[in-house]
Amino acid sequence: MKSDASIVHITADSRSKANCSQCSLNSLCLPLGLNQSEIEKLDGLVNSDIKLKPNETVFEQGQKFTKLFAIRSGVFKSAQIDSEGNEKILGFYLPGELVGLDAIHEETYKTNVTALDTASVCSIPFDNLTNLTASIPSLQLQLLRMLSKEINDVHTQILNFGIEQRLAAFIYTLSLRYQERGYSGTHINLAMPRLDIANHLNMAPETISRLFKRMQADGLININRRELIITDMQKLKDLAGCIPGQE
Amino acid sequence: MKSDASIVHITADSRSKANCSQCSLNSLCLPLGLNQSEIEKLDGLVNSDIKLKPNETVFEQGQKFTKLFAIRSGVFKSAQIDSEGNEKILGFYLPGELVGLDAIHEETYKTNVTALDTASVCSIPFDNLTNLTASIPSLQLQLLRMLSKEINDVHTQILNFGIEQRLAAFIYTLSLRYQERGYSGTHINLAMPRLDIANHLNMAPETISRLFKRMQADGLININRRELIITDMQKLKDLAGCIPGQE
DNA sequence: CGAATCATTGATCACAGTCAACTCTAGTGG
DNA sequence: CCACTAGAGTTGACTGTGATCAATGATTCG
Repeated sequence: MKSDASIVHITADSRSKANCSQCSLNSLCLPLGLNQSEIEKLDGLVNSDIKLKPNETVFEQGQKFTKLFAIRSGVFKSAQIDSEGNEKILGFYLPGELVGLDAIHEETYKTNVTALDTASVCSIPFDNLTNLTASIPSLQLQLLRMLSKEINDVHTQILNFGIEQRLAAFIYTLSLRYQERGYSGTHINLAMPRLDIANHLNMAPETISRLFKRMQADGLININRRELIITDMQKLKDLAGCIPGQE
Repeated sequence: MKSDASIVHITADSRSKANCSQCSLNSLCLPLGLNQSEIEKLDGLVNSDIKLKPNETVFEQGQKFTKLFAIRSGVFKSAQIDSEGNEKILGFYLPGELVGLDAIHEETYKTNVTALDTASVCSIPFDNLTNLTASIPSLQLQLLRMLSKEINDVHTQILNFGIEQRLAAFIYTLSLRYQERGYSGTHINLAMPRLDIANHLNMAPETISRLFKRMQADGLININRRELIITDMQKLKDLAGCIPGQE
């Protein structure tokens, strides 16, 4: 809505340690690795602070693609509706992550991206962004990296066979992502209902319940409704099995 | 499908073959949309015609990423080995497709890419490529599109629930990809054994057999070992359910 | 030809989905 | 403040689907 001074994730002088204060370090952040003047250029084309209420969409499947969106606060789900009207949840997005990358290919948003709670995003016009990347090599590289990471992430989802492994991997990667962003990696408030988790992992919500129960009995986690506490990260990781990028 | 060359085929004159001698037409092709002199620059950094025998790898999981590879001939599988040594096949690649995109993020190849039969690829040093994309906007865009498409493709894999749907979708998309490349979309010689298909689709090879049998009984296909003939494309598509990018 | 690999077919069984009932919590309004 | 409701989550009993085990059939290659 407005373009005030400090945008995407960066206030210039707090960059010192990590390059990207807002989404605190990590390789997911677009402005990572840029210098001050480059960041200002990037800021110039970002429209920050679009507020969303629970259940509002950032964009919808089939709309023409013009902008990427960076999540500032809140949690989002990304879902596709098939020919029979069934919703399939492809993933969840946390603050600092970029949505809309899968829309570049055909210039059409491929999913509905919906806020799970009150949230805010900033928009980045794609044309302007690609103009800018042409003159800032490290920005181009970072954008490519983020697309590449998205491929990796989806691959990771595919890797897990058993239901327990799938759920464990889901929780574990969620924990990692929160940690990377400076939140607690052990005390997590699940933003999404069981039904959404079940949908995303291709399981019945009842199964989720039973698995949570078992994992709690095994001392891995402590869960009460949406409040999740990871009590044994190592065991959880082992159970999750194949997580990429580690070791 | 091809009748609307609108989206990707930017300023399409008669360039399909002309532009991309290596991998013949289609929107997956890197040099698409370039002019003659730009193509020459791109050619300058491509090391073409690396031959591979069946079972040889293009690169292996864990190796340092330096190059992308474009498939010239043959079929490849991309697989990840987990901590217990199990192989999981993430996808198959046909001529004209680009492999290694998921390695950009951490500058490490994340999978083993293996030739299923005798095959050939060309290598594209990534650093040189990104240097070039900075001065050729349409090349940059095309690269981003290809990454974005890969995200879409992987999403598509996740979408299908039932086993029959999964297998149908697998065959159907395979058919589409062959078609796009000028091969027959109905007469397909499967390059991979049942075991690989089963692995990739998370099913038992016996189940694949039974499903093929059923689909044949239903008049969708005709299959004998590796020889697959699609006899009712529409029904197959319907069965496959949610395929993106169509309609 | 036999050996080896790949594919098919049949019989059995376990795991996870479905159905149904119940509990808990938050929100509403008298 | 309590009663009531609606929605989410949990629990239990049952069932069906697809994996597993085991044997047979087809194809290629030395």
